[in-house]
Amino acid sequence: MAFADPREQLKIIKRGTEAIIPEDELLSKLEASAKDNRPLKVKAGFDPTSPDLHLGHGIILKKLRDFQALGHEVLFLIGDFTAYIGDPSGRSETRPSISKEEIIKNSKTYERQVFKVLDEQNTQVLSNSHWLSELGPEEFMRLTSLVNVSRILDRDDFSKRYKEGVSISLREFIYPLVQAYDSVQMCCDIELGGTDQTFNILLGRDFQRHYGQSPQVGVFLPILEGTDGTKKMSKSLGNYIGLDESPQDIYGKLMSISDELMWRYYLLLSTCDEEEIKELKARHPMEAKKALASEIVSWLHDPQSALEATRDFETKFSKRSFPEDVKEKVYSSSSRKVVDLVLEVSDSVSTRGQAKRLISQGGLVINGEKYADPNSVFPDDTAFEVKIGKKEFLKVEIK
RNA sequence: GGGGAGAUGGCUGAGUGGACAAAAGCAGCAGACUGUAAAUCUGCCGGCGAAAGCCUACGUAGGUUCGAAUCCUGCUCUCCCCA
Repeated sequence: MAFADPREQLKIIKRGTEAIIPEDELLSKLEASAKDNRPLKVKAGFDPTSPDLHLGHGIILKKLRDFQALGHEVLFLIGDFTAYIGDPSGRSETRPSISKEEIIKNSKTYERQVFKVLDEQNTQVLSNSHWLSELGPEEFMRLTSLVNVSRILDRDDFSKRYKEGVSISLREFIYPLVQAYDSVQMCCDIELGGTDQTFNILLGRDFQRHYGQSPQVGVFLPILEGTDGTKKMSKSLGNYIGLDESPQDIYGKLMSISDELMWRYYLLLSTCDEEEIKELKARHPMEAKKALASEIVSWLHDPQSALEATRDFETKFSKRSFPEDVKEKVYSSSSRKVVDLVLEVSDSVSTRGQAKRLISQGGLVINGEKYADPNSVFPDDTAFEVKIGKKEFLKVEIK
């Protein structure tokens, strides 16, 4: 296929990025690619350290998708080996170690979830254990001689830990080398990552140079704040929105972010340009937020789901009535106490104490009526509508 | 290799023999208010129990004691200083 004008391409690539290092090299790579009619190899690696991908990864995937649309070759790297080492980037302490089984399991879900965003036909999925587990001590030693300790210690995350006396394991020190070596193995032209990947990605350039390759260009994307609005989005902090979540959940979670954060999300996750965002700012924040939620649900699911999620949200929260389309549960225990019902049927309540607390604080509504005593008995009926807390709506059938 | 300090609930961090299921703050949950926003206010916030209470928990394994988060010993891990 023919490539678009390199400058046009650059413009598309640049949108939403935090930095491109070095930008002029990117342009010359694009020019060379157009001239030789050869797609560029674009790498982005994710370590399978968590069971699900979220919107934070989504930003990077989205950019990869841009490259795909421009006709370049996307190499999606699953860091199944590097996950084991644990990336120290941006960390204030050592990552908890993760088992091989977990890594394998997570890798599988990653492979599935990336295609919510990427075009499956034009994506190569690779795993770095492939070459890294083959890497012998000799070669490895050669890598270590390419890097100076003081340079690694210059990094903000390490220097902070070092000064504060927080432990740094040698293993973490090694991490950047391994990631950089991946780029050599993959002969990358471009590597994408969050700004916290700066050191790792730039080290890849040094390594490639050493191995006689032309160094990759780093394309850096902003780090997305989680739904709490302050910390980096991550599963372990519980402030994430998963790519694989249901339309209702994605929509609901987006509606609950602060107005301030919404604009940040607009900038990083929507397709709106600054002009459009400016117009949206003039509207009621809730309307703008709904538009954002719809856009993202359409992106990760489809427009129809977005419509349904909107309707669902409006019924539940704007009209405060019971939605039609809710999860159905069967309750078959012999107890007629409402505590037992909640405990069994709810996904968010896991202990009896929690159930009792929630009920006595007024968080349980059955068929429109509040049940504030955990030991009260629910109506003698075969099915009813149950609302648990603010967000959980269920239809429960009694057997 | 030598010397010193330390490990407390999801996190930060008080507690140095009984009043400790463990202060305080953060996070979380529920309610009120709303735009399920933010902010604010109120309550809850180890498990089981209607309750009395019982069980589990202050790195880990033992020990001393009527009684241990608190004292002693081994072990694991972390930090600091010296080499």
